[in-house]
Amino acid sequence: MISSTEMLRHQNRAHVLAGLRELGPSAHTTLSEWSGLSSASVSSITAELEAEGVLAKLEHVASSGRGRPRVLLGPNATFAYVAAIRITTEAVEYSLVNYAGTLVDRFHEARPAKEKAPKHFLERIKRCVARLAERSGLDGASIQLVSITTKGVVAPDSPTLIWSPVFGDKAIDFAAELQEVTAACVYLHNETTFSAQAVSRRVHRQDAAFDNGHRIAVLSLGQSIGLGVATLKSHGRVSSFAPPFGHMIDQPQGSLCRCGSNGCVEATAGFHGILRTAFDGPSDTVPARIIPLAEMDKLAARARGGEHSAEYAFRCAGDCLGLALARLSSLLGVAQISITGHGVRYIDLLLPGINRGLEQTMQARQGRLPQVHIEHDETHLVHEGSTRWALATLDETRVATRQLSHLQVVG
Amino acid sequence: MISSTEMLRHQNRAHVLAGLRELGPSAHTTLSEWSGLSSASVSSITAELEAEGVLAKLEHVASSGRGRPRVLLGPNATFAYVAAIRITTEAVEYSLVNYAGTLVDRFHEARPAKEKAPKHFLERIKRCVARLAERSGLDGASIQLVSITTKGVVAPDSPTLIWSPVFGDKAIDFAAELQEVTAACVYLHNETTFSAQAVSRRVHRQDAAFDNGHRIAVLSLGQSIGLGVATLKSHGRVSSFAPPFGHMIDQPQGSLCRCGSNGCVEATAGFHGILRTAFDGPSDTVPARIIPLAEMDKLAARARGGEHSAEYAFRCAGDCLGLALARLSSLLGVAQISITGHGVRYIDLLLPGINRGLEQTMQARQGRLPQVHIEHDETHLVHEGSTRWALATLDETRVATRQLSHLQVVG
DNA sequence: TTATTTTTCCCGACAGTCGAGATAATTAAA
DNA sequence: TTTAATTATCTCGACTGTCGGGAAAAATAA
Repeated sequence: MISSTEMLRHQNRAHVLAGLRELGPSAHTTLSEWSGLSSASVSSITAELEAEGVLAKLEHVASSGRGRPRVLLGPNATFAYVAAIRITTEAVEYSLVNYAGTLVDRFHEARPAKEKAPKHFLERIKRCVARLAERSGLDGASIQLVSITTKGVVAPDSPTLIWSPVFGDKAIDFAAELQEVTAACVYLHNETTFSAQAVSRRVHRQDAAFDNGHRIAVLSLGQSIGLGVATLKSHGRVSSFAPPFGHMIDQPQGSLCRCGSNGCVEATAGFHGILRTAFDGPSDTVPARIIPLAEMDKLAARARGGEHSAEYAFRCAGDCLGLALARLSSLLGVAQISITGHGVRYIDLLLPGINRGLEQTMQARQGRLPQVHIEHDETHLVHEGSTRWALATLDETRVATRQLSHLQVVG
Repeated sequence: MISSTEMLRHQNRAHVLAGLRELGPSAHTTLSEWSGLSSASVSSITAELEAEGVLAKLEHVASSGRGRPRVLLGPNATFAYVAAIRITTEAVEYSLVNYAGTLVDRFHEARPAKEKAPKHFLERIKRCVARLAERSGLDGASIQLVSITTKGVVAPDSPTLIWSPVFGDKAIDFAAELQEVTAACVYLHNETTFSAQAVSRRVHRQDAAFDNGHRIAVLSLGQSIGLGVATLKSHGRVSSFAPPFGHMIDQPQGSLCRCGSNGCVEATAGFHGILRTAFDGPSDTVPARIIPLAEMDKLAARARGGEHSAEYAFRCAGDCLGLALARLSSLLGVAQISITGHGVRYIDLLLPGINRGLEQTMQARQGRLPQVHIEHDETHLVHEGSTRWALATLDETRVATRQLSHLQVVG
């Protein structure tokens, strides 16, 4: 990576855009203070971005005190759009967000119960992406970036799904497929990546003690077990990844998991795992793909009523999670663990085990026990994280570098 | 982080210095090609560095072919020095390396068998650091950086030892202590951090397939269990860290470990763990601090001879390591695992278990089984890694940024 | 209407990179 | 021995970007 003055400008453009995302619409002076750039530099950069149509002056704000009132600058909402697609086991959700970060359109489509081949699934997604643009009257080039979230294992640095609960080991290259219907850049991430980012950002804002280097893990409990780890960087930026935590080995010769291996965390602590333990099901059979929530609720009620087999199943799940989180925490040094997903409704049954596990770590002995929090709205976390990341990435990779096709450069 | 032209120059200076470290002494043109900088920029930068005394023209090399022969440029050996200190359970080793990377002096000092308080230990280290400078006739300011390696857990971004096999939870701040005898920057890392870097760099050179994003883990087997993970970045750079792998929980209510927790990996797979399993020692007693190698050798011989209890102990250790490595690999996606340390002499007894563990991962099912290699010379890896890192850090943080006290700038 | 305060813009100084051409050092051939 | 060819390095002018300081603009209080 060599450094030229051109790249210098790109970095400072990106920095100004990042400031605008972090602070919301702000004045010249605020941006200068936040970024550390001189007033003159901010002026030149914002003027340039305004000429390109990236930024727009907002209507004047009621002046607070004497002196010339500030002129707020913000992202030009119609400059570009990003699509956020969330694939869950039951449905696919499509959201369109404008450059200012406001939700413009949203709809979802249920997935057929028994769909084993990716072909029709992809066809439907392609149709829906086209529909997303049409419904808002946008032409093909307006959507600049598509951020897809899913469960399962995603290849690093390539929008390819390597393993998923529904399609198993059948790899799917979303970029190749979606290139047929859009010119946008396509990205694919495990959804917990973004839950972790969203939680991380919020914690950073509320608690100044959480800064550079702190790690937060978000655990998603449900049909499957997901986990994202976010690391805070300087200036409120955050990087994250989603290891296949649910398929880390818990017990060497344990029960068969949906992934084809034995003894995964998910095989004990996923919904199907809990059910199997409760009903003492055969350990060499692949469990049902989806367990209805109602059935889990019934089981939980019985556990709370003191029924042994049900209570035992949840206890096993909790212990398994606690141990797995302890191992994760040993390896990565996590300062906080947030738990989310449909499974949080059974958290009273799981938490004792989770705490037992965490307390066994060396970290705990040294007084650095990770805090455990509950997050009820996973959907919101994922959407927030995904769109914020999408806009930030658009800013950094295309807008700051002037690589965006439809920049209207003036003079 | 704002970008100014000043910082631009610093980055490019650092880049040129990195090229020189990567390529060895090289000519103007080679550097320009490697770095991507224009010939003019390289010229201006190298001229500057030469005037500052950082670089020096090497004696002419036998010309290969027609044309003007190349003038090789290399680090000026006497420009600065770094000290590499390796703390092991038995001794402390001191090395002095000049700016060109050549070993200038080396000696070591055994540690007294029973030393529980850090005070005298630190006093001895301070004396030896002073001695290291004296013996080579250097004044205090010549040693610019001290890189200390140890076993145990080190605080991130601060030269503080948080836990060590010898001093337990007594925290030691090396920077504060060493400031009394030297003005140099003091850094502290777990030694496996550098083993991992050294292996990673070598693999990168030999196999072009290993590039950006690939991860290598180095497992050190001995009295304790250490592990370092290195990630390859662009341009041959490498980042690494050393999680407390040996104290990750293996079995929830397992045997007591030296660290005070129960069921750590080390409590089963460290030398003391193997010995305890073989002799069926009590699980609630802290094992001996150091097991003589001769005793382990005897045990291994008996295991190879087919004796059940000995064979069982090594098998347990192997399985434990395999499982722990499988978990690590799930969470971090490791492409290669190198095993080193005194324990490699028992690798024939451990390897089957290690492989059994790794084969159970989802990665293995997908054909991405981490390769297992053996590295016999751990001392060399650590020294190589430590000094290379020290010089690179000196280049980046002090030389490139012109922060070095004794730069002799010429108009 | 005037003074005050705050924001924004403009200009010159300085620093860094790049491309192209000039210069230097050596070998091969005449 | 001389000359041409080849290759490496250095120098110069053009361009771009940042920074500081000061001037201009816009709103409010007196």
